[in-house]
Amino acid sequence: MSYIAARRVEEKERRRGEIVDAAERLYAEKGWDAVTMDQVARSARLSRALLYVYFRDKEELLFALGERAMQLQRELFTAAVARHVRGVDQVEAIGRAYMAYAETYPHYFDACARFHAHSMSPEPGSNEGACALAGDAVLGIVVAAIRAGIEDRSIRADIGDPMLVAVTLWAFTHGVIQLATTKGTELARFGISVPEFGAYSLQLMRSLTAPLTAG
Amino acid sequence: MSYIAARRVEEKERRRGEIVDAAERLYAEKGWDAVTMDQVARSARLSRALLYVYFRDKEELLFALGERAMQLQRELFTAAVARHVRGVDQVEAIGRAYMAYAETYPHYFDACARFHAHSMSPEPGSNEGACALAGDAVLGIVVAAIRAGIEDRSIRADIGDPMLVAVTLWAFTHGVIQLATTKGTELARFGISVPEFGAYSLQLMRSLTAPLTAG
DNA sequence: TTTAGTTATTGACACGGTGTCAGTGTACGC
DNA sequence: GCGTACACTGACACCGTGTCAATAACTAAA
Repeated sequence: MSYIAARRVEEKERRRGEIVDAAERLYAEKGWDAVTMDQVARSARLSRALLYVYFRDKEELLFALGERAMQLQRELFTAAVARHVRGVDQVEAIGRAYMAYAETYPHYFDACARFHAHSMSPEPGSNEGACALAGDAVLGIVVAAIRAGIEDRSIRADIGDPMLVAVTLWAFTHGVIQLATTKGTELARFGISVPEFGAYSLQLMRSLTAPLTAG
Repeated sequence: MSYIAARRVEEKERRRGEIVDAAERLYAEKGWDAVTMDQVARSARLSRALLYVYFRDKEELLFALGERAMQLQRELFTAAVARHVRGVDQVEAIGRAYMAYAETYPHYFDACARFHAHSMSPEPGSNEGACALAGDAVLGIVVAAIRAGIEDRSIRADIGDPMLVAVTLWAFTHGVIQLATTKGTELARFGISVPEFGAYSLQLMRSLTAPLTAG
């Protein structure tokens, strides 16, 4: 009675995961806009209509993917932070991790970008909410690193409110990656390679946070 | 014979402009995705099919709007630069102008963002090409301002290749504006107001380019 | 002025995608 | 065995895009 219901829930969750898996495969393959619900259904070997039992609409499915993306991001950033002691280094490590993430999982980055470029309409129960929450957690890591940096004097104390700094650096890095991924070949026309661009922006970010004594 | 053909060309151009006008009105009103070709046709008082004589598809129409957006951007940036003599001030003025632009013409900013977040497939004759060209011109203004700043010593000389700097600052400002426009209310939850965010990022940008002597 | 040819314009269509719903199976609880 | 609740599906309605053959409007030559 009880465990049978539990199994049902479990199976439902597994099925849900399979759907997201299928969607992710297709996403990585051809980009979100080109993915149709029919393809997802086929790939997950169920009928299209059933998708709408698990996800209200295509956007909701995207948000489910977004949550995954943010989850991984959080893990990677946490790991990146753990590898360093000084705040500046942690911040830089996060930037580096973000770039590596975007290169390794372009579709995840795309999902994040889509989420960030979307004004919210917060229905608490939805995937969108979970997505936002995960996003907050990631931002929290950045804030913590900045706080640590100010504390250990590797980041100048007068840089401002850590949250404000975090958001700004976030926008910065995100903008850089977005430009690099979509306009990589165009940049090459100007004699700028993508790695060079990334390295430069990291360097700039570092010089931004450095106290007057350090280079 | 000749002038009659000229009139035709002229009328065709005017009609084209009317279509873009209509599209722009709707764009500003409800966002690009919600705009249908049918609505544009109605608003321009012609049949939907005729739109496809003037524009290959909806995207092509978007690029036509993008060209307009970039055109205006170029004018505003040029004017902003003209109001200052020192390079740093010119760069900051551009940043400020970009923010004002995004606030005054959100749909133009959106069009630019869509363009920049789109990998190119350059068919020379198309609107996409014109759009890219206009974009290059705008970037050129930034590069010139940075060059001027290095020359007049208001920007530190070792900042790097002006083009690289320009692209990076561009990505930065773009990222900031995008975040501010789409996540403005979310930011408020963290106690960050949009103007504050903008002012801070401008300040940061300035400190980035400043030579060691200045604050 | 008629006619032939070119250009502008349209209605109607095919296609593809989304979201919905009544209805069919299927396994569990009795 | 039986009914209820659940997983699941086929078929539908709707909407938006892009195309095309057909028509209207206009121009140039007779």
